[in-house]
Amino acid sequence: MGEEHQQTQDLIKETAKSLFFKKGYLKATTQEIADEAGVNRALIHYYFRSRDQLLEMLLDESLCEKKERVRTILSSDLPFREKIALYIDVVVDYALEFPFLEPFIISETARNPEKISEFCSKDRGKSSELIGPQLEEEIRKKRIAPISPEHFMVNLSAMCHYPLLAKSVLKTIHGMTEAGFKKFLMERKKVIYATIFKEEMPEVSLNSILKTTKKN
Amino acid sequence: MGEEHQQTQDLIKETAKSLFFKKGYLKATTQEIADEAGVNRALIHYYFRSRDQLLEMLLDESLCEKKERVRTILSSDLPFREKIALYIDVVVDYALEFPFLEPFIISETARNPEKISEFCSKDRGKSSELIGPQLEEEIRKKRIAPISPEHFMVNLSAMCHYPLLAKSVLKTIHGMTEAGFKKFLMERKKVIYATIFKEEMPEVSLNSILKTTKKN
Amino acid sequence: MGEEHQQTQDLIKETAKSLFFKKGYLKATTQEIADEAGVNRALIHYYFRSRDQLLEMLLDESLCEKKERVRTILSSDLPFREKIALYIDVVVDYALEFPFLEPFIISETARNPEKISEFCSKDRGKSSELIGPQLEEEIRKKRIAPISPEHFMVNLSAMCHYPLLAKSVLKTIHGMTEAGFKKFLMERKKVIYATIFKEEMPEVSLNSILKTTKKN
Amino acid sequence: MGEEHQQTQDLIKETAKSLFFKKGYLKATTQEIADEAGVNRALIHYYFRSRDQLLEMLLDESLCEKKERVRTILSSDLPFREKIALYIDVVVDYALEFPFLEPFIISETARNPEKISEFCSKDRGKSSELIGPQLEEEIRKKRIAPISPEHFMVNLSAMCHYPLLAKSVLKTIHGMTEAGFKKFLMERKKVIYATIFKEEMPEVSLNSILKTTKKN
DNA sequence: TATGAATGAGTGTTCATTCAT
DNA sequence: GATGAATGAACACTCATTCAT
Repeated sequence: MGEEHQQTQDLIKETAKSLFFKKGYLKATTQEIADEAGVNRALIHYYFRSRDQLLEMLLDESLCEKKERVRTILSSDLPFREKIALYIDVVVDYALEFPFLEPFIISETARNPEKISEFCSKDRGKSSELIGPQLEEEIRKKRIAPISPEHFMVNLSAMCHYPLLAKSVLKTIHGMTEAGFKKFLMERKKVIYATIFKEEMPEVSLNSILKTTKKN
Repeated sequence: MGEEHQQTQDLIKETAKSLFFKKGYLKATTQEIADEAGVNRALIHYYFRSRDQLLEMLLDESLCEKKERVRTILSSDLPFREKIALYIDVVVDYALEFPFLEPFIISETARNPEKISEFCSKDRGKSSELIGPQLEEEIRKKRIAPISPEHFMVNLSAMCHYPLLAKSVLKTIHGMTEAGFKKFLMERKKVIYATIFKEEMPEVSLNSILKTTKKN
Repeated sequence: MGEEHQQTQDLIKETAKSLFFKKGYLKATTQEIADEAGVNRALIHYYFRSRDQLLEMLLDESLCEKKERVRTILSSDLPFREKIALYIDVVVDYALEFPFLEPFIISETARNPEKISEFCSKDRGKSSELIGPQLEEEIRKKRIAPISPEHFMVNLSAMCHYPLLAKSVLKTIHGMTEAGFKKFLMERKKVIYATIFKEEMPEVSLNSILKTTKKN
Repeated sequence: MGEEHQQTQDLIKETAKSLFFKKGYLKATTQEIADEAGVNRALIHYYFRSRDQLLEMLLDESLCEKKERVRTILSSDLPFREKIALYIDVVVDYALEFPFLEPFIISETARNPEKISEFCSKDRGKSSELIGPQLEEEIRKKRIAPISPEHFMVNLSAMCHYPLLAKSVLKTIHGMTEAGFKKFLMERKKVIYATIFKEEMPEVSLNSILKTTKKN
């Protein structure tokens, strides 16, 4: 019985998520969401009470999922470079799927700094703290140039997110096709790694986290 | 008489520019712009026909100015590393002044890829082409790890722009004060340079472009 | 089976009646009625077809009941002054129970004078006609100042209903507590009688109607 | 220049006032007000920001005006009976003009007792206090039966207001025409006076307040 | 008998825009 | 050159109502 309920509700959620975070149509109207989902506009209010609450729920879910993925990697027992390689892999892939999630939070918090708690409250550990000890170790061993964990993470984050945000501009400037851009993005994973470590990126997969034992 | 005309028009432009690109209030209403400028709402339409055309004009001018600055540097006779140092300096400073210009273009072009020509049409040379030869030379001399000009410029751009966009989030996550964030940003200029070149950033100033002779 | 049917239907009716005429929440939503009654919103339409029809039915029943009570008194064999004393007693008590019934009809019929027939159709005798002969007799005997039956009944009705309608305003203006207002209302029964007859109100009860024989 | 402004604003105000307090259409929509006034719906918000603020302003103005009229009479130097005669005259006339003002406040305050301060705050003197001393004097002189000032004023108020509220019902019950009802109302002024004082109402006019000297 | 899902019409409100002056 | 008045189109949201089960 509640089956249809869940089905339609999920349909609306996925549609809105797609409009908001995939297509970047952050101003999407309830009407547009409804049309895209093929349902009546009032149904959105029936399930989510208001456009704002729908948006908030979507943000909440998406952010939690992303943070969970990142945390799993950074707090694992993997050696530093594998960790970073995995981080790049996961973050770029996530940004590829939802290229407008990050910029949305950014522009939202820029304008309403008081809302930032909503987005960051569920954070249980700063990524800079999670990689701090290992980064120091690397620096001490002279395997990487001295850099603070904060700057390190910002560099990483910037190089992962930015090109996806600027997709259209980059495609136009460099005359890329859609396929060309995809290729460019895939190259980037290695480029980012190389820019940071001055060496080739190792092959890693998420599975390695599970079978890993402390090697570092 | 035409004097007042120009004066009021400029006032509106500067006010809107500030609201849009400095304060990030992209949804600013014609009423709000008018109030902030202390003029009548209808005047905005009198001078710029529509809110959209005002916005477009502002974008055009801001982008042209920024691109001109960058082009001046990249097409100068400076040695490669000084060029890049200057580029970082200018771009970070510009982003500091108008932190919402770049993200605005990004979200706008993402939604209306057809509008991109408007923003890029006046571009006479891609930055990647401008630094291409010198970058190749650096790579050949093994002074930098192999990288395509496109990836090089995207890295540079990303590391310059991203932290400013994410200002609020970064401040919150790392518990920074406004002063602390300012310091962090100033550090970044050197960090970016160091991340790319693995050496300290030289002292350069825009003036050096004018008095420079080929040293490289 | 039909039992539950009747039970639920009555539950909805009583709930709505309370919301509408006791609590004065005339704008009560179908949802609110349903919530208050602890049933599904659609049930209201199942039993009463529409919100309007439910409201109409409630009005009809409430008015009929009230009119029946009044008619019983006025068409009884009681002497005039006892009749009026009983009338005051019953009407004030009824207004105490459903303080919003009367004002609702007033504002409703003001807007839709055509609907008035619905509310009055079942009236078999005007109250002014019922007391007419006895009033004339009183006047003839100079026991009351000359007045038409219509004005007499309007005066009576007004003095009975008005203070209950204006409850909040009166409480505020005269700084009464809830208890003080109750006391004020009880006093009113006697005040009204005294204002009309210039003598103290006799002790009467509804029972007296049944056991009464023509004393007048 | 501001002429048109004031004209249209007044037009809207008068139209709304008429719909609300004359025709008793308390639920009147912004659309309906606009249609009735022959203006655009948005203009109502242009002038009054919101429907609520328009309504509040109307209430404020109407109540102040009415209270001022009443206060002028009750605090004058007129002898008691002339005062009351004038009061009846003015209140009935006002109720004739805006028959739904009083019931509106009543139903509004009944539902939201916290709002009562809005309606009653501007009251500088209770009417019961204003007539208190004179009423006592009358009672002492045995010219009127003992009654508290509160009950006296409530009786007065009730008999003045009620018949207008119940207009439609009364017209129907007694089969009156519009003209007949008007006549009935005019009679009421004298009836109310006679009910209270057991004597004929004197001829008084508002002007008498001005030329009056203390006669009492 | 009873209900969750879904809808259409309507609400107040905002805003960019135009018009008359 | 500049403005107050006025408008139309859109928006989020609510509600009584219907439908399929």
